[in-house]
Amino acid sequence: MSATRVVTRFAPSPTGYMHIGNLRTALYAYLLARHHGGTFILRIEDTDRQRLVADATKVILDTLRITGLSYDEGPGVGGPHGPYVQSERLDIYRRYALELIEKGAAYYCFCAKERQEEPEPGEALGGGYDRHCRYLSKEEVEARLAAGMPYVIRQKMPLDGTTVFYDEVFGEIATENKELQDQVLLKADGYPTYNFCHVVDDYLMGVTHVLRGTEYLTSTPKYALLYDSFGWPRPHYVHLPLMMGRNGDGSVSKLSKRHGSVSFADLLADGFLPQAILNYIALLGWCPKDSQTEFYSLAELAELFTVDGISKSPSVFDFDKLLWFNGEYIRRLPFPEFAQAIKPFLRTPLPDFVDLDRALALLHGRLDKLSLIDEKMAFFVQVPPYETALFCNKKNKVTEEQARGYLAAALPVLEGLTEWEGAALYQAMTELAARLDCKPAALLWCLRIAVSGLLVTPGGATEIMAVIGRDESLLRVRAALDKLS
RNA sequence: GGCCCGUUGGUCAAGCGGUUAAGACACCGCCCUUUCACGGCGGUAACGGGAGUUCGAUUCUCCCACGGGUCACCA
Repeated sequence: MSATRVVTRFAPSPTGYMHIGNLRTALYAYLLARHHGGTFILRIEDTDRQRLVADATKVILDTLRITGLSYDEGPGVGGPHGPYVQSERLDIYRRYALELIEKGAAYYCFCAKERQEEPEPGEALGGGYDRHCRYLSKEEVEARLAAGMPYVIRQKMPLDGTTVFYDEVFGEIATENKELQDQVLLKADGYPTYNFCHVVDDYLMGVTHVLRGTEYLTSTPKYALLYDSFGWPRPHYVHLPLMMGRNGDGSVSKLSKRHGSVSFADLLADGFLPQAILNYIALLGWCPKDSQTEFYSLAELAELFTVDGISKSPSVFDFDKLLWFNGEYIRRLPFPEFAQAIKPFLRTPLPDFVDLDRALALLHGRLDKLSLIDEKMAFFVQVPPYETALFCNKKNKVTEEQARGYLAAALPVLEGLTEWEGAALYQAMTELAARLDCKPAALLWCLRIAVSGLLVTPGGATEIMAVIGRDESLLRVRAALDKLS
């Protein structure tokens, strides 16, 4: 497919849950690598010791396993460029940071952290760090190091000129170097910043294509400069349009925790299928050549995936559409798999008279989310309280009076049935309708209300009766007759 | 606020100088039907504004407006 080797990586921070935007980045990186027969790497970026969350790495691994985004190198599977966890590579970063100082592309900074504080919300930025230590003499630096003063290492940005880089999605982007701050590469605690270690790792691990959200677009010149300083070839940059969420006030912003259930785990718990989620987010920011919308496998997606199908503009996450995809995928599931998948969501114990498989078969085609199963199943367990007015049906011109008549006529027929099964029930009832000289639909309508207590049900009267069985059905019809008297 | 990026129906989006401006979700209608759903058919709905370039701009350029992102010893 491509003459050049393609190596991509997914490099999340174990700082909480796997967000859906993050998952999409992983998906695209995976697809690009697979499309070209390349390598997909997983790297854990745990250099922020404050934000570290205990089980977050497990969440990441679980997510990749569940979604089938298998990686060729990374924690657990190893590879030629390990370790793949940044906290285990500290000596490497220090070595390269020192190399940069030697090359005159970085410098020690002994200034207090307060010298460059985050600007107050709403306040215009003053200008950041004033580069005080950039101009320290070699002797001053030596003296302070010898005195054991704490320090950070900063990148020395060009003071004038322009840095240009090429992005595969956005094209050429030029930045005035005077806009770039002397960012910290190595923190006082000895850990590197993302700004530094991701560059070192990407180079060392042979990453050829860097995929990430556009929130990194404005800082990419700094990374490109880092590559240049080392004399390394820059990777291909592929910046992905952001996934947006709607805020309470109707505005949109970067999808994050405040928009509700947008973590992969939350979606699973809410009854979404992994493949449906993947299918939906694949299309948020990317479109295949022929605008195909449904994909049957990751392999099929990988075959179609190309960078030129990635869009530039941010997209709003639409739960309704995800829901539709989910329904599609649920319906597509072979019944045994559906029955298996629905299990964890069946929380209400079912009475003996309910034939579970038959009930599930009825529900299979009518669920958008697995978590809806209990709610849809409830009337099988127990008839909800209902008004006799439910029996009235305009289209079939049924009155309560007629309903009583129909049910009274149906009861003995049902009681006399030897075979309690859908087709037999249906046949018996249509025959009865002919005898009563009424439309089958009218009779079946009344029967359906009687055995369900609901206006809208999954399946018709005879199907429901087949599910709940003879005794319960007769019980419900008699109860309905009482109600109507 | 500076800088960067974006702007096709409510949403996701195709389009890459000449089209009746695709398709999907949602919505509406009809059909199918043992209610609903599924399925089938059909419908409503879009190129932010203004200048250029051109025989011709949704497509190219510029300006404006709007939206978003970013300015950390977070990633």
